[in-house]
Amino acid sequence: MTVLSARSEDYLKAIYKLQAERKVVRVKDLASVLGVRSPTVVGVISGLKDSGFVDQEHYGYISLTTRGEDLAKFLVLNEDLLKKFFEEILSLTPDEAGVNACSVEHYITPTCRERFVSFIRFLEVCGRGSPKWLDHFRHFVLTGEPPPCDRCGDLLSGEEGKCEKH
Amino acid sequence: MTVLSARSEDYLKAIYKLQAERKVVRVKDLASVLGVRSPTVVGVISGLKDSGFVDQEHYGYISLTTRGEDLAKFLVLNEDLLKKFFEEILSLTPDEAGVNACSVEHYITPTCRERFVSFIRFLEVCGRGSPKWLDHFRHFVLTGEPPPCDRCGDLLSGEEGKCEKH
DNA sequence: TGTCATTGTTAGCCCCGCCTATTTTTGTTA
DNA sequence: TAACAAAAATAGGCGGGGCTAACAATGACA
Repeated sequence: MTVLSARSEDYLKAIYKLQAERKVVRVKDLASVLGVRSPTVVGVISGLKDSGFVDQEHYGYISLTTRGEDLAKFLVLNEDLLKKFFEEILSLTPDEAGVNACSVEHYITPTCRERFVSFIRFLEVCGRGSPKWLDHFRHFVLTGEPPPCDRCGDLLSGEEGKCEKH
Repeated sequence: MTVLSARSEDYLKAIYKLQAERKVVRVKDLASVLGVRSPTVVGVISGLKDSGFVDQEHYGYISLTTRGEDLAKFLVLNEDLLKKFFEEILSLTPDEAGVNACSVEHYITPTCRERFVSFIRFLEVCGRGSPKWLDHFRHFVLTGEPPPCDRCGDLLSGEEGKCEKH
């Protein structure tokens, strides 16, 4: 079981995404989205071909093998998941959430990943969209102040959701 | 403003931590905690000396410059923060939380970091320790089931904290 | 069908972070 | 104080992932 570098995983993800939106993937496209020059792409792709993640004929288009696609799917799934967390929980902009997700994705352990999954699912299953605490948290992020009491509007200082009086 | 590689940051953090617990830091110590050989340490340290983060006399002990200490402090703070999140929110073991924090720390953007800070502070300020939703989430992680209703113990399926009846 | 722009490849270089083998320095101790 | 063990430094090599410059293949079009 070949273990890829973070950078190689980026290439795999990029191929996967390009393939989804553009049908064919060229060296030039990859270079452009990854912010590198063509020869760099050729070098990395050559390694990915050797380890069986990528197919390409000489001077031809780039595509993922079954193996490559399975891995890419998994990686992109994780990335999307993290992006969702950064965007919906931490209220980052879509762009910044994406940047963070893309780089962080490589480095979390499987259990950690599972916990992020659980966190998101918890919100969906048990919070019905946007639970109160999450609204409170967003308020806190924006203003730096504790959220107002549900009943009277005073700032919270007692238990969760409650002010001094309630 | 020199930008350090993730790996160099690891070296800086390691020096900082060793210095805190052991007073003097030797090449050998760093090699041991970072899992590399001495010449590797010598090489990286040499770079950190050039960029003014580290002091060391020939064949002598390693120490941080003021600049190096400031940066290391910042990095370790971020790492601890993330560790706290992984441990207390996602319920990872201390070890696994540490591993994830150490690697993820390098890659999040400043705003993202601030949001993690906010998240932790939110819990402290507004949740008074362990808010209900966090207990519910922990339950969800362990069992995969929605948490029980506060009032009757039925599984939740309505609003947050409420079952069908309540 | 021949020409030429576009694109992919090769060659050859660099830096980083790792290694082993070897040498130098240090400090302890007989 | 001379010898020796331990630790640090140097020399030199390797792979990954960048780069530029030069070259080869492709395909579109006159």
